[in-house]
Amino acid sequence: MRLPPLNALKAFEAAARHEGFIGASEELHVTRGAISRHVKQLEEHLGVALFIRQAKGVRLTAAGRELLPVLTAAFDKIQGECQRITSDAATLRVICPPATSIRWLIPNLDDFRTKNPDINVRLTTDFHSGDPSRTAEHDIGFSVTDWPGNRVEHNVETLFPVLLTPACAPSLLEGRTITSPEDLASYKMLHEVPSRRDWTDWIEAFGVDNLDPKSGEVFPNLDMATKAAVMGTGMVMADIVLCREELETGSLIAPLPDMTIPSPFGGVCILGRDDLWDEPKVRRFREWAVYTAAQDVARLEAAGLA
Amino acid sequence: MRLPPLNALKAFEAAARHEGFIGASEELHVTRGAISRHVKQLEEHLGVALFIRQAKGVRLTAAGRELLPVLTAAFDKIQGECQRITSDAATLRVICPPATSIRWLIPNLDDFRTKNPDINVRLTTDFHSGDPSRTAEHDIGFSVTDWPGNRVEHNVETLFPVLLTPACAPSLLEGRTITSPEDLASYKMLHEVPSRRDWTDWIEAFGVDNLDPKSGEVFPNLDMATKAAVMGTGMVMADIVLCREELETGSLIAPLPDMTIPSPFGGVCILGRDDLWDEPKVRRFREWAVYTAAQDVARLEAAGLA
DNA sequence: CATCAAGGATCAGGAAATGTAATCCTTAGA
DNA sequence: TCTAAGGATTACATTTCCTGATCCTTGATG
Repeated sequence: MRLPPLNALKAFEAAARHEGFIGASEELHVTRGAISRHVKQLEEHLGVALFIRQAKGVRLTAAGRELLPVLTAAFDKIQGECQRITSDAATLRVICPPATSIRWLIPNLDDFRTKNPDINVRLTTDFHSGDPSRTAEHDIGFSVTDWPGNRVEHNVETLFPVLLTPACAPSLLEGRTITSPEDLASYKMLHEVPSRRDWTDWIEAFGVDNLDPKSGEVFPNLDMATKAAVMGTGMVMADIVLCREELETGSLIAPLPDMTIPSPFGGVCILGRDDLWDEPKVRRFREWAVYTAAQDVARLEAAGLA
Repeated sequence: MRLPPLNALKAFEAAARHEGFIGASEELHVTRGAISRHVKQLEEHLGVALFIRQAKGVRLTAAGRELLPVLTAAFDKIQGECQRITSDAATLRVICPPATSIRWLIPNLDDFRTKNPDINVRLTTDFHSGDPSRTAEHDIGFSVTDWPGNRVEHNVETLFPVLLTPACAPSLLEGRTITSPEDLASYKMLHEVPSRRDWTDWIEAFGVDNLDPKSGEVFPNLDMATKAAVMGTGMVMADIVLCREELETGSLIAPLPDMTIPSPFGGVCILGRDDLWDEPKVRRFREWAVYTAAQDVARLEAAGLA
């Protein structure tokens, strides 16, 4: 036998649950007559009476009593799964390293949420090194292009180059003139990574003799090093994008703005699994991130900082 | 969220199962376009792509792969239950005592089956004494109205009175004239029940002196006693309805057709549970049984045997 | 006992959903 | 380059479905 008309099944299920056609008609937003017809159609299809019609309302027959729980369970299962799938599709799970989170993503996320109110962003602030076991739990991740553990099997899109140049609080520059790297000798160096490669690479790139990268203080991440620099502790190797706000507001000043090096780890990028890359929610986030990053870079260029 | 359009779900389920819209369109007897539209509608409702469209056919997305088994299971459950209910509704489980079965129901059942080809009759030949635990397994039962264990809580409909009168093979009447009960003295009595109440009651009813009900042979049921009578073994206390065939064909003859008594157990009746009594299959069987029994009685009356 | 009122059945007509048939589009494979 | 498979699209036809009015039955009420 063929499956009965599904809408008739739904109408019967509601009517049986409400023990009356009026209740069902309200639940399904139709008239009594529609329910009555549906039930009749189903009864004809099955060749079995499902309700005993009485003056006041209806009562289920044995057959109806057997059918109801099966239908209710089936519809509930379907509805539950559909709900899960939809809400899943509306949730974007993002993973982003701490500094990028604090200095770029979080400040910008309100903009994304405003522009995409139907996407529910769930941010995990942690490192994402292209580890597949990690990506299974996330739809998209932020990383740097040349991170050692980075896999090429993922889709990667560069957001902005990480360009490093020394920067410090304006108070540290008062009464000083800095025109060459050698003029930085008297400043304390603030390192954002234990390897100190930020300063090492910069010193090497410009062949500075009088700076010792082993000196100075080490912070666990760029954010803390930057905050320390703002407080006047010393000279940080600032990422001109991630430190855009400080550079724009003047709480940090780059005395040698033309002397930048690309970060040894490459630029900031987003990456994700092939099968999720073109999902609407992922695509919208990607496009937003690329656009927003480009805006940031453009603003810095306009300000002569890049 | 509201339950998605059920027909769209069905179309998706078929398409996913067939891994293509053409297969689904054949299964559901519609065109590709209809499937395409349904799937699109469902995807829009859920806000999730369920298929990845490629040049050759479609592939399920992660969401689609999760949804499919839920739908398939739900539809299978529904279909299975509907099938069970329909086939159940088309099966009439009848219980009928042996003699009534062999001498009345079974010979007539072909007529019922011809007139009701959509009802699948399942006959159990056994006693039905109104025992509720028995009726749970049967839709309708045959019994006698005054059976000791008979319950009144069931619906009961009398089919025909059981009228008893002595009968024997024609050969036993050759050269004899029987005008009064006393003329039966030289015949062997055939009893259909161990209590011998058939003959006892008849002898008592007509005040016969020269007949001893304790004599003669006892059979387990009317059918065997009747067969013995046809073979010329003796005189059986024949039920004029259940022995109709023999009486009509002349293989048994009732020498005193006006001297009948009602059976001590009452007439043959059908009975059944309240909640099943008016079910179509039960009603049709009842109406057929009443009509057929009335026909039998009428034929006997026309033949002057009742 | 007449009258409600509740609740289901029914029906004509119109709206909405669904299906069709033809055509288009994309791409794997010859 | 061409072909064919298979999905997308769209205008139009058909079927289904719903509505709103009215009818019918019956338990309750004064």
